[in-house]
Amino acid sequence: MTKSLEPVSQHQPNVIEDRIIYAALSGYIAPGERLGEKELSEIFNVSRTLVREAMIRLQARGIVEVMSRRGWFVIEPTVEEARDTINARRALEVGMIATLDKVTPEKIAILRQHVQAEEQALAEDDRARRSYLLGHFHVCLAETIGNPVLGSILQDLTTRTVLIAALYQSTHDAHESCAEHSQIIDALEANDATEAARLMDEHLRHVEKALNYREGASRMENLKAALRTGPAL
Amino acid sequence: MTKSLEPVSQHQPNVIEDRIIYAALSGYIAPGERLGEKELSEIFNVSRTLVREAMIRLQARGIVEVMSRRGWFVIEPTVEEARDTINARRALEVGMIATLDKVTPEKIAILRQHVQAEEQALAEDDRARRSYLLGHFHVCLAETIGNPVLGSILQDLTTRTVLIAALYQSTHDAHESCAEHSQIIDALEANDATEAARLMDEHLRHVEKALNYREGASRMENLKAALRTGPAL
DNA sequence: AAATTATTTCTTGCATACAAGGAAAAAATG
DNA sequence: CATTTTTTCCTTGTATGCAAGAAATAATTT
Repeated sequence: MTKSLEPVSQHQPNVIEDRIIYAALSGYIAPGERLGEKELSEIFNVSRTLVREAMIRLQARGIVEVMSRRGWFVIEPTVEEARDTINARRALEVGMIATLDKVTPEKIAILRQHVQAEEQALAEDDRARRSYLLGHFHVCLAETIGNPVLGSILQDLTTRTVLIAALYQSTHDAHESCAEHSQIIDALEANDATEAARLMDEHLRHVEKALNYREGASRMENLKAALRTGPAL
Repeated sequence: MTKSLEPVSQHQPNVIEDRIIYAALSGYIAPGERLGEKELSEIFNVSRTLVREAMIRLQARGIVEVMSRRGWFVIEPTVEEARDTINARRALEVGMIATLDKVTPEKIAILRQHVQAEEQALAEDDRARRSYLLGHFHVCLAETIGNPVLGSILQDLTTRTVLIAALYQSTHDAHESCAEHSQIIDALEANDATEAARLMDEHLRHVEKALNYREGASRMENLKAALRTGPAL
């Protein structure tokens, strides 16, 4: 971005956060990336104050962290934090489906439409959109068959999961993910909550299993590994 | 409080929020209560900036909300928001127990100890401590048999539930709550996750059922009801 | 030349100043 | 006296200034 955007004011209080979360879900922003207050204040054409407030909100949501007088950084979860996050998602999403009442055809339609969009992004090989949609499916599900509270919690957890997947170089196949989403909807449509819950449990286990917990623990770890040995002269 | 506290600095970054949450859980702070920036800055002996940052974090956590140029207020959830919050808790806590692996005796001991503290507060009729502990049980459970991510989500949800209970004048008996907590631990100890999940589901349904959704929708509603008719002269 | 020290630069931490707007009080008006 | 209008006060919204400290650079020393 070369030109600064319109100033962000109280009428759109969360633009900065929303943009950052969107960018993270789309893979435009990587874990460990530095988000300078001045930098962002120029991009969004506001003072550091508003940027800082946005960063504080993102920090409370577990998306960024601050290092004293060094700057704000997109989270780089440890292996343990990554596990905890995905386990929390499993508990929440499985519980959500299990404690559910009937899913109306209208809701099924919304979900199907979402998966259709996923398929389109896959067909067009639009990686950013694909990443965004695959993550956002879970938010969409929570908002559709659940409620706004569940939706907002899942927004944060999925964003973190996408960052975790980027950090630990997930090998999870996008087609597979999309197919699993579709199967979950099938089970919901058949009003088989038990099966839907089981599929969701499995799906999230796949997501975790696809993570390569060995490499890419952090930029530091990466570097260390890269410098472990010299050139073979 | 007449005397201002020690200044809060970067070494204890969350003191203000922690105190407010503690006060809410203990019933010292009611829904709708105004939390002025200046007021708090005098109490904690810091500038408005730090108070404001704390309020922004609390806002992100769904504990307070801001009305433009009027002030910060402890949330007064609507009936719908109240339902959504409790349903989210049900999904999360039931799912957490259901997707669980074995609970060690050490963890059982921690939970038993917590219930014991609840019983003591009940015996001593210490209402603030009672309220705090009954709410905190769920956080403790999430941290013990779950993980920190689950714990922090549940911290916020239970705080909101306690505020909801205050707003809608919950008639839920504290003894009953405590007994139900104990039963849940029994089931966990017996490694009967299904039963534990069922008990938790039931427990949270009781919590919701005890709410009086008619009255006390908000201070405004309360007032309106109170002024509906004049004195019988 | 290598290692150490000093300096400069850049970033956040925090306080403060002032603007914008809502609420209450005071004044004016019918 | 009741009602409207004006004014004042008070609260948050936002920008800015300066301090504290980390990192990078330059200078010095050995």
